[in-house]
Amino acid sequence: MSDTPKDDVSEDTAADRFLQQFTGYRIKRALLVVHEDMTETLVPLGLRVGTFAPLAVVAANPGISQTKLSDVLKIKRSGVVAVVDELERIGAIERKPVAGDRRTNALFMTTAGGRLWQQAEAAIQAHEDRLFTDLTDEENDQIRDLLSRVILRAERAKE
Amino acid sequence: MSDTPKDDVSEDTAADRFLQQFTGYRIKRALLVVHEDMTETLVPLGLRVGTFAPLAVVAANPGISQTKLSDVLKIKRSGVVAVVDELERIGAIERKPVAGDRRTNALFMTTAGGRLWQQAEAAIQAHEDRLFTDLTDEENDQIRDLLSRVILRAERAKE
DNA sequence: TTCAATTGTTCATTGACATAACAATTCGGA
DNA sequence: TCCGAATTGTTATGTCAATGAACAATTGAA
Repeated sequence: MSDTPKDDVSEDTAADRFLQQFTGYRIKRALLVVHEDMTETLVPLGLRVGTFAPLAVVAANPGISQTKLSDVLKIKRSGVVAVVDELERIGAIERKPVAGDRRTNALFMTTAGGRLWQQAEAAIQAHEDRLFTDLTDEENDQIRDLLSRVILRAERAKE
Repeated sequence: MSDTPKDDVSEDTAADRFLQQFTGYRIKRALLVVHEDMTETLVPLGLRVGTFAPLAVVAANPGISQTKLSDVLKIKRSGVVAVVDELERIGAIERKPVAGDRRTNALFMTTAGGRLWQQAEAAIQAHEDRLFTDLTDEENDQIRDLLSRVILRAERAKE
């Protein structure tokens, strides 16, 4: 554990330190700052935090169905509809019919969507480099590893 | 070019791994599982994820004002009102007038609130022990340290 | 063939915030 | 001392991300 810096209002940090005995609270606060910076990063591209991940998944999985996307993103199918609507409306992806199953939509990126994704990926990469710049490469690997293990553990325990 | 949706399990984990190249995404997913388990943990106590932290802060800072609470929790004063209303309604804390400043409320825990907080703290401690059981003590220190440094960095950069 | 399951969809709702306006009160400088 | 600025809590309203329930169309299986 590192030394706690106290260059701000000391009362503030005392109350804060107490709360931060809970790892979950730190995760929340970390997500807060990530979310905020990510929003600023994506606005110029016409994307939101909530559309970045779906775009990434479609980019990496051309032809994926909405139900599958729902599984991967761990959001409900009804939520996928809204997000796919939005990405289709801005011309980044499109729904295509699937031969042999008229219920299913296959999702593909448009060429404009491809360009958008390239920019978005680079922008988010830069955003992460910026946010995690205080961590060494090893520490970046560590935090990712530790988070993954927590997630895996919890998701396994759910079944 | 195939219009066939991917439907075997290995594609699932591949899509997943791709997304998780972003640390921010892992933080989000980690918070998701923490939030879920925390909710289940708090329901029997009549608390929510959103009321636990305020209760903790009032417990550790008797007489704190709502504006100060807003600073500590990094939520707006208007949000504090709702949460203090709720905690007051369930009889956990109370607003008291401050001698010398009739604008300000001083927040105190009731005796019932004290008992509730004891239970809640123990329950959340157990919840965290459970969630992070796959990590060694050292790794638990590490993840907390790394998260804090990310938060500190970002919050400093904002001013 | 018929009934159960799957897919995408709509609609209403929730949670956890934020913004903006406001009244009451306090503070600070001329 | 007085008056305008700042602070505190509050209400009302909106946003963002996600959920649950119901539904029609379609497909699969017994």
